[in-house]
Amino acid sequence: MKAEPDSRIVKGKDVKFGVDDFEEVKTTPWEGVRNFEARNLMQSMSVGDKVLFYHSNCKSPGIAGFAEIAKEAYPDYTAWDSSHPYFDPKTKQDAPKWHMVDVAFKSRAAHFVPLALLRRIADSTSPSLPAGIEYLSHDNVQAIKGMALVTRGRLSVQPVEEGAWAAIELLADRGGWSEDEIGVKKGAAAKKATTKAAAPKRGKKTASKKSEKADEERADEGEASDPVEQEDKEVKPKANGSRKRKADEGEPQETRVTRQSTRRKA
DNA sequence: GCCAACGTTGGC
DNA sequence: GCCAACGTTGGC
Repeated sequence: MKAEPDSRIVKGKDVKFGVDDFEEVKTTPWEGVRNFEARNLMQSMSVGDKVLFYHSNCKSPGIAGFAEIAKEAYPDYTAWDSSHPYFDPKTKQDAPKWHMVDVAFKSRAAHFVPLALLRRIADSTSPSLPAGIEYLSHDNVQAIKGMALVTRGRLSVQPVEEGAWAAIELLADRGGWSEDEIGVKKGAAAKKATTKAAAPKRGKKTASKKSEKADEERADEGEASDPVEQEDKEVKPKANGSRKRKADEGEPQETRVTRQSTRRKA
């Protein structure tokens, strides 16, 4: 699940929410996801499901911590708050379109796992893994190669396979790589504490913010956008052909509208 | 700030 | 249903 650790003002409010903020608030509603695929994923989550906390849209994107689902999906009330950064004018009071889950902070990654490292691993052919992480098994490497984070990046909420989880956990616990070799910029990751707490933001990314729309709905609502985030769009049935994936929405629940076809998500 | 990837919109 | 224009995400 992605969040933005850097300040970004949306509708007059800062949507920043990094691992420091998360550690401070302990548990937070993952509001602001306005992407059907991401939303569907959240609707399929159960209490206790494990979560990788990712820093997005920042100098050093990567996995900063671990968390778990504390409450199953319920309507995202921020969609009805016109003053909220994630307000969605199209969502009707009697028909919640967006949902969120509560996520509880578990721990910080002992070693921040940079996206750059994961990409390096994914691109490497066996013999050329970056120095210092020889402890990764072939399976670990294969699992990383298949991560949605690497193969498609934009979704703010993505599924993580068991193997990938194990590989990330290993990297976070043991570290060993050289940031210089990986080409990481620095900056982010390390900070710690500080911050604010309170109102997180998230979204993001992907979902969060943005995106969204897709499908789903369509029909209904219409949606659109609002200023705030983006979002909007509506969906409509469209389908376009091109692309493939689309969001899919899926369906799950709600969904209203029709969904359409396509799919996506990771 | 640039820009590539990619999804959406909407005309035809 | 195809496809070009356009908007967004988000790494770099």
